Amino acid sequence: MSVTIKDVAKKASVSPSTVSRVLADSDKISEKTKRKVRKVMNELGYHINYNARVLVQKSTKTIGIVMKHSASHSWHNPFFPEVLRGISTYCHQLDYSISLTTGESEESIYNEVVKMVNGKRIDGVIVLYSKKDDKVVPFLIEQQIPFVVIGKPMEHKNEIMYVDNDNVQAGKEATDFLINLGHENISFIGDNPDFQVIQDRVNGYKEALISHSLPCREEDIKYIKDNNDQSVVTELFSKNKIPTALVVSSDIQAVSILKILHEKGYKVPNDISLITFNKTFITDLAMPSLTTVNTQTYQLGYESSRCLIELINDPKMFKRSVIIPTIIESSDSHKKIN
Amino acid sequence: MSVTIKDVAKKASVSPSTVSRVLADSDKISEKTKRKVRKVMNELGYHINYNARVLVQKSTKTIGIVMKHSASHSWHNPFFPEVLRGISTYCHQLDYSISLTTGESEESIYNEVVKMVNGKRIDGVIVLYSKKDDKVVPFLIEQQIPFVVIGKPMEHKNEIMYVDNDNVQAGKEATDFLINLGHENISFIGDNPDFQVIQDRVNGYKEALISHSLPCREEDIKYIKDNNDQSVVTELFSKNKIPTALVVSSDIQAVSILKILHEKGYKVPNDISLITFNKTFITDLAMPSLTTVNTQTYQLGYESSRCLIELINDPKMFKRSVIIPTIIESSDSHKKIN
DNA sequence: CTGTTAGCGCATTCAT
DNA sequence: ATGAATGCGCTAACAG
Repeated sequence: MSVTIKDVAKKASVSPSTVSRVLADSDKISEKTKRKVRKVMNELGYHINYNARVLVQKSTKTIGIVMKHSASHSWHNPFFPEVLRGISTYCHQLDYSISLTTGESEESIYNEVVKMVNGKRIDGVIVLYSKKDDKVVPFLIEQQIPFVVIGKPMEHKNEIMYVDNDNVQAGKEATDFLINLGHENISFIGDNPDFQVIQDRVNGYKEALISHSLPCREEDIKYIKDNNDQSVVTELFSKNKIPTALVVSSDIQAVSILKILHEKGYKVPNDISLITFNKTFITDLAMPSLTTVNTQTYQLGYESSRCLIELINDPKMFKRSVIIPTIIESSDSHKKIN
Repeated sequence: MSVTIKDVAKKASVSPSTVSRVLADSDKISEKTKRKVRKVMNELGYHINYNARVLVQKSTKTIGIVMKHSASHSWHNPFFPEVLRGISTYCHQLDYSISLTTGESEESIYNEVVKMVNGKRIDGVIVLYSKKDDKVVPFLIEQQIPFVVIGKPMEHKNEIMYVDNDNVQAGKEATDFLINLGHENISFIGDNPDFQVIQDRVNGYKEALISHSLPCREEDIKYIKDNNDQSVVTELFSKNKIPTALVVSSDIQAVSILKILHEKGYKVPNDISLITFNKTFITDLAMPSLTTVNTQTYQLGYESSRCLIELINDPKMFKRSVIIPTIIESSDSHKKIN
């Protein structure tokens, strides 16, 4: 079969434990024997068997990533590859592997997470969403396995380490941005309000309106669960007082709204100004290019893996949370009025 | 520490091997003891330690997925989540886990693959691209580890199992589609020609032109490596004979071209017809919606994992390859002329 | 049907 | 600075 430390030991005329120590680069081994052993390793084509190491060290050097279920329409959001890029960059610096959990439904994802954790396949978990009625996070708490949530947890905030933007602030700034351009009739369109991020942005939107003494009406806030659903836009624009600006909770959604507005004969930014969240490749490809709140997705991923690995190495550490700043990036979808 | 089969065995008054057999649901164990043992497992909260099992069975029930390096601009292509969805659906049916390899550069990806394979962390690999001068595939061949490539391999075609569309045929059909609409001056725009998929589609494009006795000129074929680069479009449209139709190698690219055309004052489909490849959420969000060759990405992923797991279970199996059919989906970006 | 024994490949005492 | 012995948690070969 494979070459093991025993084979190396025999050929190098040392004991297996010496070879093991060379692997760990122990300072109790003389440079001379290290060289000798390493030479034999190369000759024999030796490679460590991580599974055996895991069994004795009880650390897998692997983290699990829990995504939304793939039936969710935001599965296609470019957020995902970008956050993954951030996570993997950091993980590979520290020699951690990534195990991906996906599934068609919340239930199947939950089962996979349980299997990962109970089967001891991972040292920790990054949860890529924060959603109400979610069973994964409570399970992770109960199992006392290190984990980090990207997004603000709906519950147990104080026992959970999370990495997030300040989405209330981001929602407020986005709305302020429009208000400062002279807009007074601003609507909000978001996707699934079950996610904390959407609620936060709505709250920021409301704060901005209120702090500028503008009316804040529930009927100006709409949620779209299906991108092909035009009814929301139709509703907003059939009132006698149509909005002059929209805050839209994601760039993909903005593109579909752009299309609906176009079909209805509204011009962006001339008739309607638009500001959106997340900066992805779509932001620039949209016509017109979208003014957006950059949430720095890559950083979100990078920091979350940093936090997680720290937590793995010191499970009793203080559960601090990290807020990644957002940046408004001005482009062509907004306009001053009056 | 954790509950082991020994603990269960002791409490159930059986031997550890009996517990192990219950885990495997061996038919050599009486239903009665199975029930007894399972009851104790529940009471103790026992969960199998996969690492220990891996060590003796030499099967990790994990497959590795090799992506393009994240610096590649196609990293953001929605192809990725979709193919992953297909892969994971099948994998989870058979209880396989997914280990993801990413990296900023080809070199770092290669190193990760080497670590995965040599460290015996995976049973097989799916390579999500096919590129020239790639080191990963030759390494996998040398290591004799089961693997499947999505896309047509550039070399060693006969020793490699791959899942792909017939991209030559797809390129031909796309071009035929435009020719049948009356177009005679058709250009091709593709991204990185280092990938086999682009070359195939170009060849299909050429075949279609030739079979209709239309001129086939190299200067009508352009490659864009940077989406913000307008020069290619400028070149194509500054000739005295501007094209009436374009074959574009991906939907993202089509959207950026749509934007450039719009800025230059060309209307799609009135002035220029467009056909593109891959059907993603972007296809419908584009203005106008894109006529596209659906390459059925989900199926590509699903079949590749099916092939891989078959190969893992029977490494000497015949290395057949699978071709996933493509489907032209007509939308609003094309028009009859004359 | 079930128990006993012997590893899988490595890290880690405890010696020397 | 190095070796010998032991065990991580599980499966499998051999008994019975």
